[in-house]
Amino acid sequence: MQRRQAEQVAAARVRATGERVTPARLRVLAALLRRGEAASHHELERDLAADAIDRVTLYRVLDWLVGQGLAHRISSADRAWRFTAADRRHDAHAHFHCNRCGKVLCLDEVKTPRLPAAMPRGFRAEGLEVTVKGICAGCA
Amino acid sequence: MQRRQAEQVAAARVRATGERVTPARLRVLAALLRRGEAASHHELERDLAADAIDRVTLYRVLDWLVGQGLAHRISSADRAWRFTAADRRHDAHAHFHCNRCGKVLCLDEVKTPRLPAAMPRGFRAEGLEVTVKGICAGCA
DNA sequence: GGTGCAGATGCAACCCTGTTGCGCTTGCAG
DNA sequence: CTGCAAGCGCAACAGGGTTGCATCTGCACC
Ligand SMILES: [Mn+2]
Ligand SMILES: [Mn+2]
Ligand SMILES: [Zn+2]
Ligand SMILES: [Zn+2]
Repeated sequence: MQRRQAEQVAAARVRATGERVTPARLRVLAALLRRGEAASHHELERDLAADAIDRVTLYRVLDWLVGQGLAHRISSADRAWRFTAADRRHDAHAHFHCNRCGKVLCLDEVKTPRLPAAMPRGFRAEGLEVTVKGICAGCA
Repeated sequence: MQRRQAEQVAAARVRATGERVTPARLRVLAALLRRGEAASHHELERDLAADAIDRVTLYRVLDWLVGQGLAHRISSADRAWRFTAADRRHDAHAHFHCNRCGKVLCLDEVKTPRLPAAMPRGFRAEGLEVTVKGICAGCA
């Protein structure tokens, strides 16, 4: 998404929550919208380098965005979370995780199966994640 | 698995690798065999509390067991790895992760689908993980 | 356009999971 | 038995994320 459009969309979505509209929230959501792929905390810090936002504030803003349903948190094997703007439902498709560089992306064309009908006694299924692991184009 | 049997099986498997047979390797593998479910580093430390093993050694032994194919490493959303004795292939079935307590267990009856045939240009799929998230019996 | 205050921010210090470096110990081949 | 490569324990470190607390600010209310 273009810079200008990202800023406008971010402003509209943050306003729509009815919660406080702050520069950090606007800037972080716009940064997520500008990137297509899932971004780690570290990558976002770099994107926001000009007039940087505090490390902790960035964590808190990301939590808030996830809590508001404006962002998704994807956990990957390298123990670092990735975030995407909530343009899509991420429970309906699989995600790819590069074994080499840790990059994460949505495999929109790979659908996830439905929740398993039979669970062990007392267990309740709430969600399903399908992760394809391998080597990305950049690392091949 | 019973304590006595776990020790015997562990001894046989460690010997069979042709590598050095050390007390730490025997004790850790036996601990994994005694537990049915996936165990975190922390849980294993507690299991081995009597005459404890060094924290770093435990990490190194777990790495070694995984490298030898005697244990599987399962990564979960709480950023702590879990380990199981390699009695089963863990790429063929789904895993359950409790959203509340972090417990992980094998859903042997839930089979994973085959690797997706079509991947984005330049991407190579090597493995597939299916994770069901929800609330476990203990947390319900 | 003020004003008050809940809630957001920045900073420092912290926690958890896992690693690295290095000197000492030990399994085991010969 | 002996030598030594491999394994072990300890201390220090690293990355990713959290907590406590003082200060600042969006915005509801006037
Ligand atoms: Mn997705
Ligand atoms: Mn399994
Ligand atoms: Zn890659
Ligand atoms: Zn639970």
